[in-house]
Amino acid sequence: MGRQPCCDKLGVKKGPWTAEEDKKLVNFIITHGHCCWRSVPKLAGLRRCGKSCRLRWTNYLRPDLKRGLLNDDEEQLVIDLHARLGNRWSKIAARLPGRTDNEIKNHWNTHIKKKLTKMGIDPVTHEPLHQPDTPYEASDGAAINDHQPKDCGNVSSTTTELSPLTDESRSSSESGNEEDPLMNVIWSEVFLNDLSWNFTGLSSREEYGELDTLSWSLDNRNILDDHQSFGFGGFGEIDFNSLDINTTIKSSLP
DNA sequence: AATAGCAACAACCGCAGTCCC
DNA sequence: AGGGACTGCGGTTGTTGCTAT
Repeated sequence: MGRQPCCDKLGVKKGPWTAEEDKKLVNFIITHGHCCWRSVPKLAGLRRCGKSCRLRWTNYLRPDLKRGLLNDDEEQLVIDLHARLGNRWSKIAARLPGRTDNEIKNHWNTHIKKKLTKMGIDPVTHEPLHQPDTPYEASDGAAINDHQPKDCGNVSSTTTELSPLTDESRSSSESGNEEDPLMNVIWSEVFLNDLSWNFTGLSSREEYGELDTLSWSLDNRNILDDHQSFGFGGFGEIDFNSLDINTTIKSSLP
């Protein structure tokens, strides 16, 4: 007897999540938690497989997630950790509060890999690619010494401990991270139990279209402020590592 | 203005590890 | 001890937006 598929392939929706699905999932998890991902979609009224729900929650909907690009501190830490741990993205992510393995993996593949290659460093081994005739130019224009130390410390000589970002570095690193306006909307909708939520019937990107246009900028502060004015202040001050999710969320309610 | 190419990232897939009966 | 169920992880793909031509 073969193993049961993780979900019934028939009738299971795939592809981008809609705002309504997000809301259902968030609603369900804050109410019931996620005892068993396999049963979450059924109980939450979603036509998704449990795996997809788990991924959506951990990579996008979790309230303790930071949004936006990794800043320099975080990027540096990722490089350091990658030099020691290799492609163990979940282990690396565990050292960066508010970041997911998927996010870090994506950032590595799209940004850091190129950056290191450009600097003449093999992104896999963290060793110099070859001995150049002339020093490499770093992306910021600084010349890189062509005799890089063997260890990844070549890239970072500052961060040597396998520890999460300190509060100091974290707070300084958060300067470039705005809260996701969309997430604020979803969460505020969930908390306020606003029945006017109605995105049904639109394709996902279109669904989020208007919200997507709220690109990362200081202007978005107006929107965030609006939500805060409704009594929803976000999760910035909550330590999700030490608190039960249900307790935390409920206690953060106005 | 149109479109081809590229970059970014969300999501899927398959496998491995762990748990539990 | 063995096998099924479930979760988590890492690699890969698909879609969308942006930029250059």
